[in-house]
Amino acid sequence: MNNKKAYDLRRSAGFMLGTSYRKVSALFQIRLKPFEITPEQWSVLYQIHLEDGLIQKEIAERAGKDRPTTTRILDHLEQKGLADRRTSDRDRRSFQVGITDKGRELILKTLPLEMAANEDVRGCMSEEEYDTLIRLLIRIDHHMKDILERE
Amino acid sequence: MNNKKAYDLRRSAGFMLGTSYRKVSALFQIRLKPFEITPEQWSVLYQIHLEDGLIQKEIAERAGKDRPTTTRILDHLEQKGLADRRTSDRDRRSFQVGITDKGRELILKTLPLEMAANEDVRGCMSEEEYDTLIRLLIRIDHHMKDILERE
DNA sequence: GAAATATAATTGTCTTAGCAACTATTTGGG
DNA sequence: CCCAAATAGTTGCTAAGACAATTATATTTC
Repeated sequence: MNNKKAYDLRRSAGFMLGTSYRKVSALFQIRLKPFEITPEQWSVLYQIHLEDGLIQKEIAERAGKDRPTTTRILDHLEQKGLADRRTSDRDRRSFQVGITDKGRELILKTLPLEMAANEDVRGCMSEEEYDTLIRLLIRIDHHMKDILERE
Repeated sequence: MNNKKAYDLRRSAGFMLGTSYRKVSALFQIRLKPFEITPEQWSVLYQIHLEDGLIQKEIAERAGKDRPTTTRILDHLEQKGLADRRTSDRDRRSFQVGITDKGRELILKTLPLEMAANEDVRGCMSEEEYDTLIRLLIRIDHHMKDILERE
């Protein structure tokens, strides 16, 4: 006889964020395959595309990654000739990162794929629900950032 | 002059699922540290706790992981004496996985931590918003599963 | 202005994840 | 019944992520 209180992990935000994230990311990854770039590399490159000359710390913050991860993703982007680092005169500890022509071209060709993957997500809900989802995810992001700083 | 159409990745479900997932997971991980188990190991162990004798394929499905990842997480759980594999007579290709007393004890002690992390998430929204969030995440999970099968 | 402290980036180690290739079984069609 | 195809699991490779320790440079403070 099973009289456990069945707490279902599908009611857990942390768990469901993970499972749904992995599936959305997997879809984007499949479609990015011809361009030989991963979703995470793409998101970092896109931040560089949005603003030139950011230092790695700022890129890490905007891409939601820690600094070691950002370092290594930038290594990959640089090896592929999509981004470049130049030493900053202002502060010789840091690098200013820029996108190359090849990087810019890749972003132009693949931005529609990123948008299409999100359209696929949107395909199972109303516009209003999608807006609510995004709003809640942004709120979680900020709230968790606060909690993590205090933990 | 900057006249790019600035498509903000913070409007992208895929991107925001990733950044918020990593933060929630990081919080749970910090709190699990005394128990020497990771959030991903925890979620697999919890599925085993919920139902004894599942085969790895079923655990993978329920935990939202692929089979190689499940294999390796089970390796860790077995090494720590939290789970065990026994060969199934029905089908000699597969193992039936069970939780040990030590594993059960760990789940009992740490389930409150999992719930607390979700309470922290819930802390930045109303009950109704949390319900909506979970409902949407479950829907995304199913919808993406369908799309991935057809891709 | 020198010493202590803080900050930017990197490196090493381990876990998780995706993908492809492989082994050992089981199932199904001829 | 037997061979082809499907299935369960594992292994190897690479990327991403968490964390701690290290290096180089800046900033603060005394």
